[in-house]
Amino acid sequence: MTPNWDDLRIFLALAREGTLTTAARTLGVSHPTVSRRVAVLERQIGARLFERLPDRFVPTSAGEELLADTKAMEKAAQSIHRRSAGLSDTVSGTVRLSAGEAMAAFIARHLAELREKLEQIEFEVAASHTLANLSRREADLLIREQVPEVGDIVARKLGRVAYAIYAARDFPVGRPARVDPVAALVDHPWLGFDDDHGYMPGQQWLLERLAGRRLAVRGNNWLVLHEATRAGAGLAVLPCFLGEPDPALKRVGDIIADVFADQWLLVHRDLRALPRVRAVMDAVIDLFHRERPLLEGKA
Amino acid sequence: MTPNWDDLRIFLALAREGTLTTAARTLGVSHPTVSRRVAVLERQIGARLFERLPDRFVPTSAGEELLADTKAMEKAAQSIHRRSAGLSDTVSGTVRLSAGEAMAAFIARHLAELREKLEQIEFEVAASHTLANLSRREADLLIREQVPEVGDIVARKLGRVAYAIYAARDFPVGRPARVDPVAALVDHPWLGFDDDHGYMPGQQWLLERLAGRRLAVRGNNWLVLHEATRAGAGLAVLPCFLGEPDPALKRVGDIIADVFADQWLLVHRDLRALPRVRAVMDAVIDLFHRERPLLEGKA
DNA sequence: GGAGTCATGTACAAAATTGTACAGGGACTT
DNA sequence: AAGTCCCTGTACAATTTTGTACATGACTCC
Repeated sequence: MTPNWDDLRIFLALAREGTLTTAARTLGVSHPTVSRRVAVLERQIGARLFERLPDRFVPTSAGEELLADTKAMEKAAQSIHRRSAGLSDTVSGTVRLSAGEAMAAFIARHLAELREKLEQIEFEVAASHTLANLSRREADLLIREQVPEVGDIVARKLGRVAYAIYAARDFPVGRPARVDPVAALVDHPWLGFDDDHGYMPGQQWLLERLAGRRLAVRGNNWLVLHEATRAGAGLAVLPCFLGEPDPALKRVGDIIADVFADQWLLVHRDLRALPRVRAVMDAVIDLFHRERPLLEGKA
Repeated sequence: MTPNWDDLRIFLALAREGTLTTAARTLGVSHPTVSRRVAVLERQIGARLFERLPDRFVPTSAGEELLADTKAMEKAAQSIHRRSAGLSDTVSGTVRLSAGEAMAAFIARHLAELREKLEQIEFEVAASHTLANLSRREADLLIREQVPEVGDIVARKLGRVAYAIYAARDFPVGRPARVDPVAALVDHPWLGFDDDHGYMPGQQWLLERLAGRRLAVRGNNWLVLHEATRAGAGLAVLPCFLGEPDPALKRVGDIIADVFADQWLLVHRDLRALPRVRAVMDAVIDLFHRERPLLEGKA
């Protein structure tokens, strides 16, 4: 059975350092791990690679014999490392990303780290809801909550956004019931979307529970609602990635199980192969993966 | 952070095979594993190495660029593989191993596999109890139950041997009590050691519980007791590695918690560095490790 | 001779990786 | 157009690996 190549890397480090403890430090693992990995390699190779003295490891003649080839592997690995540093230089150009305004804000918040990772790419982030800008090449990537039935658009699911009720931190609000969190709070002022945006997540859910009561404030996008909530204008259903990290807000009750929005990354089939577009796709996918607890309201 | 060298081995296999499924088969792992390992590598390298088509993986130009170096690593790894096959050729000569007669039988039972693994070594296995043959170079390795306080002898613990009561398979015997397994069986004939070997494991334990009753058969070594038990002469306390694998015997009750014997591998300090001695030591240590369930009566 | 330091070895808990099972998509055949 | 096969992706259970904590031994210093 082929030895694990990485055990050879451990072997080389131990040969160089002479002790489990220093080799472990160099490798960034624990000393028992180095010991086990070398033992496994010796078993697989069927030869003793080190003389175990009480205070150090010394390569045996067998170990010495394998060192030359292991160093050759290291040389090749170092070449791969150098080449991969240069690979990012081929990923350059401008990438236009369009998302709803709340999601665009979320992306914008992470632009610094995206730019640090993809230094040769120039980002354009636009807040928009339409598909028009994809087919007319106004945007390279879209983040949307629905997947259009358009043949030449490829969709990749990014994750799910959870929603909850939020209020300003000093807004006086009692403890909502778990079963119907709005019922105990209907007398408070509520913020929501206007009639043209009744399709927005949480809007119908909220209206059903308000049972005919009018919204205190109506807006046409999340950021308006967000700012109004921060200003103490009332309660609002907001996406968790907006509400949770905002120290000026507090969450009122649990995540709303019935309100969520799947996020999809849309790209034109022809653009997908472009290195810079793919790099941004990967970075966004990674971002959603890492921020999943926040997006789902479980941070 | 340095990529795991073994991920590069996975990368190479996928580049060659073209699909996760066939690469997985070649590597002897599952297809999700190949997928994950390549994804980790791509994240670490910061570049896409494969174009993911619906039915296959195709290396990107970046992937192609790294293939040459990865193949160089493979070449070096193959050289290590060839050299390690030849390493066993340097381990040759005669190794004399001395153990108690039961343990010598145990070792002898595994000589075939030891010889297969260490083809250039000639084994001499002797049944003996004394230390004299170590200092007078009559034996290279000893397996003993005590560690002598002799400065130039190095001891390595091999493991623990458990003991239980055994009878011939058709020997009529009831169900022994758990607390005192001998109590319900004292009327049966019992086999044990003679007075000169009162120190043998289990002997004093047995005599205490027989409360003055005489042993039906007394012998001076385990093999005698073993054979007598097989012949239906009576019940005996035997080491599990003798009793368990013998289809002619049955165990009567559980392992005896109070009766056990630690086995130590003894070697003269000067001999320990000899490749052939060390190779046999390692093989014996490995044997005890693999046979531990049997030795402890838990097979 | 005792204390302190540094090393390895080992047991067990924690973390990470892998395998299994299944879903979904695409290509091919009928 | 429907069915089949093969592939990848994903969730979760199972397995393996790693890290932590501690014991023990060797060496050095006082």
